[in-house]
Amino acid sequence: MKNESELTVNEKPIYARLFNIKYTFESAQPLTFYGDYYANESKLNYVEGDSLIKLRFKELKGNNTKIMIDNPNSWKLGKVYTKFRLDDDVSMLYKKISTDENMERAISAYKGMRVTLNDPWETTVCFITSQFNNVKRIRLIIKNLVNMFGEEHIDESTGIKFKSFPNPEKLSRVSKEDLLRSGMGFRAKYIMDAARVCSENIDLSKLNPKNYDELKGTLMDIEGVGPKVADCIILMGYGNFNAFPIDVWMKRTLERLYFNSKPQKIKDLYKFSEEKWGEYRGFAQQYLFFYGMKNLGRGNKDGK
DNA sequence: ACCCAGGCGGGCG
DNA sequence: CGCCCGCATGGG
Repeated sequence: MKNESELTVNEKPIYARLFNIKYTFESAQPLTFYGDYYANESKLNYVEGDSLIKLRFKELKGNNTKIMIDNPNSWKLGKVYTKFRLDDDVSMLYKKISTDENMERAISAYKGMRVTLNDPWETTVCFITSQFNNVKRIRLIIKNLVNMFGEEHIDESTGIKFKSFPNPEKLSRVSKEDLLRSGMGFRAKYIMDAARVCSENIDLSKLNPKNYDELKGTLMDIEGVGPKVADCIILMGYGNFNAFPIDVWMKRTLERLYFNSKPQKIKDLYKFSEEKWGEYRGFAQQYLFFYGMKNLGRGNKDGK
């Protein structure tokens, strides 16, 4: 334990306005698929690149949160800002998407929830894994993937051992048989194609995050990446709020809240979201998704 | 036992 | 195009 005079600038806490780690984590975004969140202790450990980031949170008044990095350096400090998009003007975003009382309800219920910004390759693998799957099993498979194929590291300041996410080169060398042992199932061939394409043809880190159409086209060249998975990658791997992923939850939620539970075509829902929330629809999506998941249940009426 | 899960590719009309 | 089907796997 260091005394006060030994504290460096990097060990100063971050005071984040309109930030809530619980909602951010529980809304099932990529960092949650392999990070470890301890809700009762308000702690989160996750791997960023080849580094372990250990965070502690303290909720303050007014939906603000104090974030402390247990094993800090200036690089990690910057990465925490980037991961949780702490520079976003959330008040402005709320104003832009508060177009009706449904959204106002979702915002007030989950105030401080952020759309995290994650590594594009990890996001791609996570959302290929997500198709025709459930969150619990997605997390298990991703965890297996990291444990089986990730590179081992040791965090210098704590001595904790951890593994980083296997890169495309690594996964392209894994046999299908080994990949299946992670529980990947029929998606294994998609992961293999993604790994091959991303290690040989496309450098995901070089794509332009701003160009939605171009991004979507490039991502959909990967086998197993369709419109929905591409939108998830664009939203949570590139931070582009023009993406509005529509999965079974979103479809149900939109139909119930805005169309009197009448089935709608995906195409029409896309258009609806664009007209209603414009260039901030990705941010709106996260609130609707979480709101629907928590409050509307699976049934087709007013489920629980 | 049966149903479903943050969809996608392929095949058909 | 638009529709329909199968798909690995495990938990409720």
